Amino acid sequence: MGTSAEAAAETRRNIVKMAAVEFKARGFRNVGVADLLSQLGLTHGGFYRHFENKDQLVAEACKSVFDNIMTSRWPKNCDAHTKDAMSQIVTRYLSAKDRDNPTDSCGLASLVSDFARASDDTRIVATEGFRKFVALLEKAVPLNDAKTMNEEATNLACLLIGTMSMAKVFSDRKMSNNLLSTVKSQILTSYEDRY
Amino acid sequence: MGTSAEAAAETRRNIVKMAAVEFKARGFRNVGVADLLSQLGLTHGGFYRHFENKDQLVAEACKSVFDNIMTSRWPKNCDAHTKDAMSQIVTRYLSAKDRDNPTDSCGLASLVSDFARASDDTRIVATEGFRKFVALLEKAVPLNDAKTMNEEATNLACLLIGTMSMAKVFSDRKMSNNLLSTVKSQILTSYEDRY
DNA sequence: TGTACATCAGTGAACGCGCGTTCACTGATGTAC
DNA sequence: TGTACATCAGTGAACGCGCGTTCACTGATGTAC
Repeated sequence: MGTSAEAAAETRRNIVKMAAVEFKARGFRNVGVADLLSQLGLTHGGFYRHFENKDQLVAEACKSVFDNIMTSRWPKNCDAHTKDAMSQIVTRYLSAKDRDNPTDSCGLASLVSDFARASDDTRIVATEGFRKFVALLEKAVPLNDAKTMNEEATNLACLLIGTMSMAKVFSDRKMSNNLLSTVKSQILTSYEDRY
Repeated sequence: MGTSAEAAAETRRNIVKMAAVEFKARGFRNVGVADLLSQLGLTHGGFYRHFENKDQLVAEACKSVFDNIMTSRWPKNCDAHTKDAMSQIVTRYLSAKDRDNPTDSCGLASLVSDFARASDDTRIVATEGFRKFVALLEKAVPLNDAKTMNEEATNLACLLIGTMSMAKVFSDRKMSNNLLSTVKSQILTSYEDRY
């Protein structure tokens, strides 16, 4: 069944990509290696040509989720430190669409509790992901000294993650949507006169 | 091995109590029935005299976690809607001690991601737990019309849950403590002049 | 009060399934000559 | 340019383990007589 080097590399990328989505949707423990590979039309044995073990895939898949957080989430046509940027980010982050779509949904909000029990490697990846998220939010927060901006962004990051995590818990869709829009307007109101 | 009715009832209570702690510490999927029972000096077979299946225990253990949220978390010697109440609640909730102690730690913060994937019964329990937590916070928030107070408490609940969830992710203790105290002071500052 | 009996909490072996991992194998790729 | 060979991605059977659940059983409790 041999394959060229590029094809192999693409298989590897596909595994990571598929894993990222599935893990976000169902958690690390509920997604099996064989399960994942069969979704790509492959058998599970070949997995170990690409990864040492499942833990390594977990860490790598999460890394891939956070790697392009900056480019994929920062709003277009928008200056930093403006009300507009803040509004776009919060609206996007707390959208019902992203909540229901594991591909676009935030890795931290989908997997916080799993991260808390994951391997050291994965927890480091998650910590780095949080830092990146905070860095993103720092650009939306009102201009101020670096420490203040960092603290505000940190606070906002926790609020957004907590809200989206809870929104995924409610089985009642209406209640969940309500939570998202309540928090969203709370945030926007609190920043209203600060730009 | 027969046992009196009270002894049996106590066994049941012990299972629920132990389950609540273990679930919070390790998640639903990582705590086995046999594991749990053996920690109580029992064998796993008897479990099914008390519960239909593991899912039922999960739901019931979570319910027990949220049942006494009001009595166990509301600060003593404290009037409602005061800066003092707010400060005590936030300080308590975001304490490093509670973060590290699965017995006292918040069920929502420990298990959000698990709840999002749990059975309908368990998600309903979690939703109810969130409502109770919000109700608790409503008593700390500055006095205002009901809707505003509810929205503020909802916002605060998400922020607290998100912060504690993230604090459990960081393997670097110092960073985690830092997160807790940063958010805590952000909250207290934002409420400073509102009582 | 004492004895026979039903109840049922708890025991521990067994079953079945899912899953991570291993391994001997196949066959296409691409390199050495 | 053509041929022999090494490499290695992918296959699929197999292994071992954990875990939820079942079941025939034991024996203390407490009730009926």
